[in-house]
Order: sequence, then structure tokens, then C-alpha cells
Amino acid sequence: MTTDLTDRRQLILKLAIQEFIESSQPVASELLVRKYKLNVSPATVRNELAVLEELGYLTHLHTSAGRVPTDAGYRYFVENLMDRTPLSATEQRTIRHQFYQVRSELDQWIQLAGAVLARTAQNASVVTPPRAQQARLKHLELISIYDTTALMVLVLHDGTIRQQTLTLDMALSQEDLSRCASRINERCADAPVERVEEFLKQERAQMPPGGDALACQVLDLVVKAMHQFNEHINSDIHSDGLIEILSQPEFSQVERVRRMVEILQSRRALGTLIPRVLSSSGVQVVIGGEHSYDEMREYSVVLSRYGGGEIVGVLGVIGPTRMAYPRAISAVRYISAVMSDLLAELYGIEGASRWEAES
Amino acid sequence: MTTDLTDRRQLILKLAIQEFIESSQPVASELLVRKYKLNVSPATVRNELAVLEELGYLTHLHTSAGRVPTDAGYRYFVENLMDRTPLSATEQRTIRHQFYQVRSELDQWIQLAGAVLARTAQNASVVTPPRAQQARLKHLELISIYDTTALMVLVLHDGTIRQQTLTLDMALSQEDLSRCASRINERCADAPVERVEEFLKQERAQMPPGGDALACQVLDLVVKAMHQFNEHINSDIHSDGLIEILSQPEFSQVERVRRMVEILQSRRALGTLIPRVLSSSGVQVVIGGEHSYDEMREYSVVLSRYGGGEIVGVLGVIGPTRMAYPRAISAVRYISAVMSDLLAELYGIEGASRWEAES
DNA sequence: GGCTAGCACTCACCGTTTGAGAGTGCTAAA
DNA sequence: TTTAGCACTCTCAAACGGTGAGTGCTAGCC
Repeated sequence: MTTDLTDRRQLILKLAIQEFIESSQPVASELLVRKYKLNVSPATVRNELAVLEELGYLTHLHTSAGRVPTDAGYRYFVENLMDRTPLSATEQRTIRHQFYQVRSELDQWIQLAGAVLARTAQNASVVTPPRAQQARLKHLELISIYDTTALMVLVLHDGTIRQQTLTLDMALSQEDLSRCASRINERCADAPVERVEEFLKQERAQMPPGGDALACQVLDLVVKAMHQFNEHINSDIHSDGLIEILSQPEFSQVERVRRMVEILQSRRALGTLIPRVLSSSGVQVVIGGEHSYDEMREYSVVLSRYGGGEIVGVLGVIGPTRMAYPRAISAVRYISAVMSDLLAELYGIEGASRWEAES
Repeated sequence: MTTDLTDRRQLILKLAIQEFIESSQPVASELLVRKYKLNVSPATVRNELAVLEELGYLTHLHTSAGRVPTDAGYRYFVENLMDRTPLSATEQRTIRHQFYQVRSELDQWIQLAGAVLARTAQNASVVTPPRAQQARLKHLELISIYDTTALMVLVLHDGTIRQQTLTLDMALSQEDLSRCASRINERCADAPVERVEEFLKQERAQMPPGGDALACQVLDLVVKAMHQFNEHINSDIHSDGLIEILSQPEFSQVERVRRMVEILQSRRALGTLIPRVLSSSGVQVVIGGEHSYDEMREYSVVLSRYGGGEIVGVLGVIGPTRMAYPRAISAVRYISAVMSDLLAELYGIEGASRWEAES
């Protein structure tokens, strides 16, 4: 679907969609003429609108109601018509400043990204923490809590932390635990799960039968945790901005709100989008009926990967198809750039700040 | 306000409130007679209802509408009239089983507690993680990430984990970092923030001027983190169950939903309740206008402390004043008992399972 | 051929009316 | 003290009609 429309039709389609996004009211021919000083009569605009409807970019709820964009209309708008203005310099500065302030607290990035994204794009937001595809063990720590209980803290090379408590077969001192931990650390530095498993096998094969019982117990947990990490790429989707979308007119019936809440917390639909976004670069837009899940028919998402090299995450915006796409896209693009920069700084990956130039 | 009502008035008040909680419709005199086979005529019940209204336990939206409980009515109901039946044995077993399955993953407790509480009580839920009042350093770990960046993992004695990245003045090897960490660990084992501060002061006073630069940098962060921990007892309130309350008729207007979402995420009103609950035992119920914040006038909360000894948390239910109090209270009581048991098991505190007997 | 004025036609929306139904409060009698 | 009876109040839903917004079509104009 290329630019097969006359200039005037493009203009009218663009104005109609912009107008509808802004007002959420079906847009009428006369309004367009009056508001945008078109040098033609309403009747002419009506004819053009009829053509655009014919082509599938607009619809009608009933005769004598204004035009409303279809999913195809939004798609055409996003691809060909939309103004691609970045966030204002002031906004960029404010956002970057906010991230700068929490830059040493990794887990606050996520929260901040969600909040800023939601507020900037006036929609709900989703963010996944930055992570590697495959876990590699960075550091293991065993901390004695009480007699036979201990805390295991697992740090993966992408900064992910997993904590788990374990019940020991017998009371062990902190020294025993530390000795075990450092043995594993030495042996499994930077190891992917396969190598940890191998070590576990060796350990089990040793004398006394079953080898070092504690090491086996711990390694077993480590292996499980790493497998879980590898298999559940989408388990950790944070969302925010419910309050933002509640003020949108499409959520004036609670039933709609309920469906949105379900989408945000079920992760079904969102989870399946993530892999796709991870394996592509740039901002991805999925509009209404383009989703593979029916419950998403009324919603659009704007997603982008962030990070670089091995360590990546996804962030984006979700809202009704009547979404301020230009703004949402700019926000997603800019915030993913900021997050990429932060990550690059941390891991010494060469700057993703090529984004910066673009905005 | 003691039991100053005749038996019949108590019965009628109890039935009226139960009926309203169940149906959310104003309750009429005739309905009570018919449904509960009272051996009096509707007119008699009307007279009694009029008295109860006089006493402030019930109201009227307008003539010719049924009766609706007031906050005082609910209060009287909760104190004197309510059936205190615990959760069914099956339900108890199911819940305990679910917790048992995630018992080694501390951070999943919170999530599970929130979900189970919300589902069981059919309302929104709030849960704070178990924590000590005062931080004591359990273990510090420094992990080299890249040239001049490192990850600091702080474990407090209550199992709380804080992670933070730090930028080093110069590139240091993992060995350097580990040496520094273990020096601090040795010196500050089980130390409250004051002792860490003291150590930092000593360190700074040493030669070379400023002492061990890395140690100072790290200790500074540790002190900050511990102070923050001590000062923000309420910062970490998880909530769940929005979906549950969306099906309640009081949330049929989105405006109500918005206010609830704001309450859940602002933490203002909830945060101020927490200290009060922490310093008292048993289940606390705050009904509508009894709240000190106006925005809570239409809502009730049922809260309980859980845990024991030094390490405690709060969990509870929040919903419209028309809440199924008996069920909410049973759920809060039981789940706090389960969480207390789990914590006791972990930290070897003598069983809080006295709760168990009660249910 | 494209544009436009004019006009009939179609709906949604709003305020009003009306009737029915639910439930109370009061009164008078058992 | 209880109750039957009844008038009265108020909500709710349906029906109605008028209004206004906006279209689609047609015929004439440039």
C-alpha cells in the first residue's frame, strides 16, 4: 500500500485522523474546511471522504455521523502521513535528568521508564528489565540465616539477581557456606547453564556417594533458576499508566477498563509480541486488528527494543487504536535511547547514542 | 457503643447488613420478612428499622427506598453481630499448599499473598514485604561488571536485598573488589547503620588522606542505603486485585475506579495506616469515615501484621465499605498466619501458629 | 470534468411525559 | 405491641417528539 493517493486526499486523510485522535469525535466535512481553512467547499471534502472510505481508510458508524479512521487508515497514517517530530528539547532534558538521578539503581530504571513513558505518551506503558537471552553465572553467595536455613543470592552476568532460601540437611556455619560458594564461583565463573550442569554431574559422581551434599543441593537450585531464566523471557513485564488511560473517553465503561487490566496482567498478548520486538530494531507499531489476539482488536501498541549487544529489554506504550501515534512513537524512541545509553555506560558497550542524533 | 439493642433489633440489623452486603441493593422490610421467615409483619420490621435508623446504624437515600447501613452500622456489625467463621478447611489447605510451593522464593510470597488475598476476599489487596524496623548489614558483595563499573549487592539481616551500580575512580580487578568487600563484611557483621558510619569515619581518617578510596565510596553508599531503608518503612506497598473490585457494582463509574487506583498507587492513606498496624496485633478494621483521609471515606480496609519478633510485614484488603467483612477478616487472619509460619520456619522464631488454633 | 449550492434524508441525542412498581410512614384498630 | 390498610414519595424504564448534526445526491456552474 504505497502512496497511491492524490495530495489532496492525503491531506484530508491526515487532517481527519489527526482531528479524530485529538477530539475522539467522528469528524465532519465542514469542521475540516472551517478549522483548517481548506479552499474547497464541504461538499468537495465529502466526496473525497467518500473515496477514502471506499479505499478502506475511514468508516462511518451510520449515515449522518462523521468519519472515523479504520485500522488501515491508522496504518497509512503511521507509515506515510504522520509528522515525525521528536520530543521537545526541554522534555528530552527533563527525562534524561530523571534517569540520570537514579542511574545507579537498576531496578528503579524500570519503574521510572514505565512512569515517564506513560505520562509522556498519555497511555499505559509496559517495560521489561534489561536481560541476556542466555543466563551466565556471575556470582553466587550463600548466607546463613539461621541453624538450617540459608539465603542463596544468585547474580547473573547481566545484573539479574535471584534470591532463594534453602533448607539445609544439617546446621552449617557461615564459613562452610562461604567455602562452598567460592568453590562454585571459581569453577563456574561466567558459565552458562550447561557448564553448571556438568559441574553438578561431576560433583554427584564423587565420593562420598553423592559428593558434596551442600554443593549438589545448591547447584541443583542454580541450574533450576538458570533454566527458568532462559525459558521465561517474558515473565517479567512491568506495566504502569493505568491512571492515564482511565481519562481517555474509550474507557468510560468499566467493562473496557476491565479488559485493559486483564490484558496488562495476563501478559498473554504482550508476551508474544516481545520476542518479535527483541529480534528487530527500531520502533514497532501494531494497530488494532493487526494483533494476533482478538482481545487486542481495539488496542494499539508501540514497542521498541532497548539496550545493545547481549543485554536487551523492551519498552512501549499500549492504548486505544485512537492513540497519539506521533507522540507515542517519539516517546518510545527517545526513552529507549536513554535506557540504551545508560546500559552502554554500565557495560561499556559502544554508545547506542546514535539515537540521539535522530531526535 | 455496647450491646444496647434488643435481641430482635440486633437480629434485624444483622440481617439487613448481611443482605445489603450480598445484594448491594437497599433492603426493604418485606424482603427481610419473606427471605428470613421472621414471625412478624413487614410493618413491625419497618418500625424496628426506623429505630435503628434513629440510632444511626442505617440510612435512607430517600423515602421509599430500602435501608442502607451507615459506617456506624458496619462498625456495630463487625464488633457485635458478625459470624466469625474461618475459611473452610479445603480453602485453608489450598492456600497453605500454594504458599508451600513457593516457600523458598521470598519475593514470590508477596505476589502470592496479594493474589490469594484479593481472590479470597473479592477485593483489592495490599501487602508489604517482611522487614526489620532497623537495618543491620548481613553481607556485602562487590561484583565487577566492566572496567570502571561494578555492582554492589547489599543483603540485610532480614533478607532484604538492595542492588546498586557504582562507577569506580579507576579500573579495579574482581580481586580488589572482593578484598574490599570482605574487609567490610568482617568489620560490619550484623552492624546497624551507626556502626557502619563509625567505620566509614575511621576509614576516612586514615592515611593516605581519605583512607581506602574504594572502601569509603562503598561504605558511603551502604550508609545511604541503610538510612533510606530505616526511614522509608512504607515505601514498598504491593497491591493487587484491581480486577476483583472492578466487578463490584460500586465501581460501575470510571471515576470511582480512578479514585481507587489513585489510592492504591499514591500510598498516602495506606502508608499512614501501616505503622499503626505494625504496632498492634490482631486484625484491624477501618471503616469509611473512620479514616483520617477524606479520599478514603467510601472505603474500608482490613489489615493485619504478620511475622514475629523483629521481622514483620503488613497485609490486608481494601474495598468499598459494603465489604464482606467476615470473609475479608478470615482471609486476612488466615493468610497472615500462614506467612507468619513461613517466616518462623525461616528465621527459627517460635511458631506464630497459635493463629492456626483460632481458625 | 471537477466543484459547489441546495436539499432531502437519516440518525443520535435530549428533555419531557407517563405509568408502573417498590417501599415507606402513618393511622387506626386488634 | 403488633398489624392491616392506605396514601404518598420517589425511582426507573419506556415512549415520544423535536432538534441538530451531518451525510448523500442531484443539478447546475465554471
